[in-house]
Amino acid sequence: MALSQAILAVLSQRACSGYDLAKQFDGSVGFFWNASHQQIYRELTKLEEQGLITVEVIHQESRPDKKQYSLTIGGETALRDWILQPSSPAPIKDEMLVKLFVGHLVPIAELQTLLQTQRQQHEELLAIYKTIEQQFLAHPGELPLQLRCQYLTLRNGIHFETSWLAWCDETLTSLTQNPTSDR
Amino acid sequence: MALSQAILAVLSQRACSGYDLAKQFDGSVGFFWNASHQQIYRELTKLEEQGLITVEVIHQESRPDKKQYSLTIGGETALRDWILQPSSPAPIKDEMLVKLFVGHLVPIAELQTLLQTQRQQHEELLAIYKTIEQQFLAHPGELPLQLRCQYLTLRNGIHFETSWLAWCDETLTSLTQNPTSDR
DNA sequence: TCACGCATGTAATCCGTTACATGATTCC
DNA sequence: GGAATCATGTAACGGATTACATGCGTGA
Repeated sequence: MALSQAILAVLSQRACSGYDLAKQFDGSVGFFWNASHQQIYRELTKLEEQGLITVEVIHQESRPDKKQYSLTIGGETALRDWILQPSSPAPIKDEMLVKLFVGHLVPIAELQTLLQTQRQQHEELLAIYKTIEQQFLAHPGELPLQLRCQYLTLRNGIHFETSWLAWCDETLTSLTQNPTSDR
Repeated sequence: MALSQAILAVLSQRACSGYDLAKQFDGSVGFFWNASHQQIYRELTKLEEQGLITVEVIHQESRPDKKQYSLTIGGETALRDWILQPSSPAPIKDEMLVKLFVGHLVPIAELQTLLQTQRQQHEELLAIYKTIEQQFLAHPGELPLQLRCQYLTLRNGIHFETSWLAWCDETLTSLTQNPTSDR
């Protein structure tokens, strides 16, 4: 699976401890591939065994020591090779859609409340993405390729959340029309 | 997890065998919650143990016998209760975005090829959704609530794929501009 | 003193994937 | 004769989630 590659991807940008990685996977990369700290620590052990990363224990005053991981040449090659493999569209797994699919089983008002709550959460995500976007846009001149790649993944989130909001509105409108036509 | 609820959702619409369910989860419900036949059979056993569904063995001439599952009262109640629980936005797990995030590690032409392949696959999905949409639109008069709920989940897919295509185009354009500015 | 941030892990359970396994009928 | 469809499962493995577990330093 791609968790290992996602870790290699982060490490290709800078050497990190497990703790640092866990933070990255809760924001930035986490916006499109999330992972808990337990998963990350386990995966780091495996990747080291495979020789794709190396550890260096860093002693810190007034802080616990940390293990800093970095890519080996083999790790970087493995990452590049993986990027070049074709990938299929990510399957969607969305609880809200399962609920709406059989939404007629609950009162429409309840359905509308659920959708409104979802809408608000997606709105908050969009706001976060747009704040981060401002930091990219503040960059003087054209973005260098590495940053531009990151920016484009963020744009995907913005597109996604924007279209989700549009769908929510369309759906709420549809559920408002003739709300009791067949109950 | 929601696999059990997704199964209850399908069974709430009509009694099904494991085989029938597997087909539903490969299309229709499968567009937003997929599952393999192995998962389904395992889950059916559990749901029956919990008393949320019942089996009836149906003998068929010139076909293997089949086990037809249907919701019990308890199952329907459990489903309704689950629908009413609030749910958080589904996490995104998209390999392509991980790849693009570190896309600067491979030649831009390769990145563009990857994106074009993805674009095409999303286009095909959109075409499928639009074909199904036509069947809903052919329905005379207003759609009854149950069908409308299904239609609205399909609309979500249409919104999603459309915005994905727009993002792909934006991204391909961005990668075409100054393609060698910093390599 | 209490909560939070830094830092690392184990254990149990559950979910998901891949491979293996069988057997009848129908259509080409 | 061979492939596809109907129909059901087991087994092994790997990925993900939840809970448990520890311990220091800083700042309110």
